[in-house]
This record gives sequence, C-alpha cells and structure tokens, in this order.
Amino acid sequence: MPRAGLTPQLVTGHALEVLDEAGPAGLTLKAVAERAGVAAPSLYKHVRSLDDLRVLMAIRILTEAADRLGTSVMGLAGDDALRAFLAAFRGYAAQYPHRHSLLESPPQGGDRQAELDAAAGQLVEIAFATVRGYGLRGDDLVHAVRAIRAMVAGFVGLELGAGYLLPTDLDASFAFLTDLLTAGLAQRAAATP
Amino acid sequence: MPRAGLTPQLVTGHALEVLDEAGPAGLTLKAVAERAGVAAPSLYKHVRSLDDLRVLMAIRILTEAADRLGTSVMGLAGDDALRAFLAAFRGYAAQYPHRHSLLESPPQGGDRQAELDAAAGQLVEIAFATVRGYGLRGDDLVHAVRAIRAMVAGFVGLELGAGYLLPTDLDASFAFLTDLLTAGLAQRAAATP
DNA sequence: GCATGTGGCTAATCGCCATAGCTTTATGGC
DNA sequence: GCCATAAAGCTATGGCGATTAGCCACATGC
Repeated sequence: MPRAGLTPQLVTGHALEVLDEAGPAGLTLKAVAERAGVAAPSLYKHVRSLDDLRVLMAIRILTEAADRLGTSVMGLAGDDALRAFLAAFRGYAAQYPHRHSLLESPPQGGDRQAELDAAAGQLVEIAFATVRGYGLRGDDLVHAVRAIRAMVAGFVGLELGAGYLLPTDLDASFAFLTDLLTAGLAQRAAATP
Repeated sequence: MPRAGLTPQLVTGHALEVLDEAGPAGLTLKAVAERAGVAAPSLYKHVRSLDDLRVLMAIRILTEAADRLGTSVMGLAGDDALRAFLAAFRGYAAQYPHRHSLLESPPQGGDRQAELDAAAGQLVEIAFATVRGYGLRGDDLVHAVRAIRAMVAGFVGLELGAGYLLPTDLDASFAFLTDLLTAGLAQRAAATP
C-alpha cells in the first residue's frame, strides 16, 4: 500500500474542489478523502477536524482573493481602482459561488484565529489602498472601507442566494451600486476640510 | 400519555427559540422536540424534514421582520423613512443575531417556495415604499431597492460575523453608510429628468 | 358506546464525524 | 546495507443526528 503523500495544503486543495462541485452541504470528510485517494480517518493526520479544515479553506480563499483583487486594482487610482475592486470581487464570487458561503459564516478560527485574521487583513488592506486616493481622513477611511465591504458582500450574497427575484438586469444594478459608492465617497471627500 | 397538541406553527415557534439560544449549529430536531415536550420523530407529523422546518422558520422571520420594519417606517418619508428602515433592520438583527443566518443562506423552499418568495416580497415591498418618495423612475427604483438591501444585509452580516475587526465605532460606520445611501439616492433622483 | 383518523411513541437504519490501536512505509544513523 | 523510529495510512468502533416503519392511544363524530 503506497503512500498518498498528503499535506494540509493538499487536503485543503481537495476540499476546495469538493466545495466548488458539491456546495457547502456536500463538503464532507468522506468526499475529501475519496478525492485524495485515502480513507476518511487518514485526513486527521493532516487536519484536526472538519471545522479546522474549513478554517484552512477560508484562509486560502481569502489569500487567493486578496491576490486576485490586488493585481486587478494595481496601477489604478480613484474611481477606476474602486470600480476594479468591486468588479473583481464580484467576479471571484461568480467564478466560485460556493466559496462565498465560507466567508459569510466565518468558522471560528480556534488555534488559527490569528492566521485567519491576517488573511482577512490582506483583503482589507487592499480595500484601504483603493480608498486612500479619495482623500478621506481618520475614521472616515475606516467607515469607507466598511461601506465598500458591506455593499459588495451584501450584493454578492443576495445575488448568489437568489435574493434578487425581479427580472431587472443584475449587472445594471451592480453598476448603479458602484456609481452610488464612487459618487458618495467623492462627495464625502470633497466635504472634508 | 396526554397529547402535546402541536401544530406546524407551534413547532416553528419552538425551533426559533432553539435557534435564538443555540445558534444554527444547535438547531437540531432533538432540541426542538425536547422544548416541545415530545420525542424527536413526532415532529415529522407536523414538519416534513429539518430543511422544511428551516423554510417555515425563514417565512416566519421574514414576515415578522416585515411587520416590524413596516411599522417603523410608517408615517415617515424620504430620508427619514430610509433611515428608519435601515436602523430597524439592523435592530432586528441585533436582537436576534442567529436568525440572520437563516436569511443569508436561504434554504431551498421546495414545496413552499411560493410562500417563501411571498414573505420575502413583503419585505421588499416595504423597501420599495420607502424609496418611492425619492422620485426615481423605472429600473432605477429596482436598483435603489437592491442597493439598500445589499448595504444593510452586508453590513449586518459583517457585523454579526465578526468581519469588522478594527476598534472604530460600528454605530458611526453605520451612520456613514446611511448617509452615503440617502445622499446618493437624493442626488440620483435630482439627476433624473 | 364505537369507529376512525391522527398524534405520539419505540425500534431500527443510515450517514457522518471522530477516536483507538495496529501496520507499514520512509528515512537517518551506523 | 541494516535497524530504529516517527509519521502516514488502515480497519474497527462509538456516538449522534436525521429519517423511516410500524404500533398504540387519544379524541372526535355518530
């Protein structure tokens, strides 16, 4: 019986594939083990529990999303950067719809809370960078980042969760939301002494 | 052995109490049955499955929230109405933090999809009513409602899910978001021919 | 008083997480 | 090359929760 040569990273990768294909409800240790070519209990040599695996997955997703958003806003400033940020976030969620569920209901990180927070922090840092150009100061900067995250996470959550039932075009609604945000931040910045 | 006299409505009520106290992970048929003073399998006489129960709960939550938001915006117009709507939504979520999880990940309604959509529709109708006063036309009205829902759902989701880690005051961020929304809609309406 | 339908119960199955303890592989020192 | 050891995998097992099957008692209409 040859060895499979698993590592926590590889297990996390297989788990992400299972999540992408079978959704949150289909994310089971048995399914992950099967994909890894191993019996279910063997996974415990690499991962502490199913919840722990979820944390590893969330860290990976956050890091991957941060990389992607980072490159997509790179070289842009002001409204262009913010638009790119929002579009890239929505694009990532559209490509991997099930991953969003893992970000919405954050598994308690336990031992890995610091790592999890750091990964989330990467993403938040990018949001800060895109907003910095507006000239907001102090707490307004934080408020703006929170507003951006709320809007985009909320829109994506409702879009993926079939919360938007009317036939009106979703892209147009997203554009409306984007305009609302860019215009609002610009105006707020203009009113800042 | 006397009868417990359960109905689907009563079971749903007990289930909501369990959810409020134990969270989504603690929502188990056994826990609901215990609270109802009955053995677990007896619940199947009133509810088709755990998922079905979740649908009933979601319908109840949506209806209850719609009632609450409806009365809180009643008699108000324009910015006042919108502010009241947003605050009431956040207030409901703060009072029953775990219920939000049921709205974020909508259980597929199955048989009761129509009922579920109708309950969601009540809430959306109230959002429409609060926005109508801004003088937006056609699709912009839908976009505005979607923007409102995205913002408030996103903010509440991040707030409850510990997505906002910085020490900056959350009430102030919510006020910032509210201002952004009211100002944005007013401006958009002013630009409408 | 009795027939009937319905609410509730116990027993049993199934799937999944998790633990225990054994076996085998790979690797490092000699 | 040979053995000791730690790590990786396996099978067996326990336990819990959802769900189904089949039985029995209560309550209502006659």
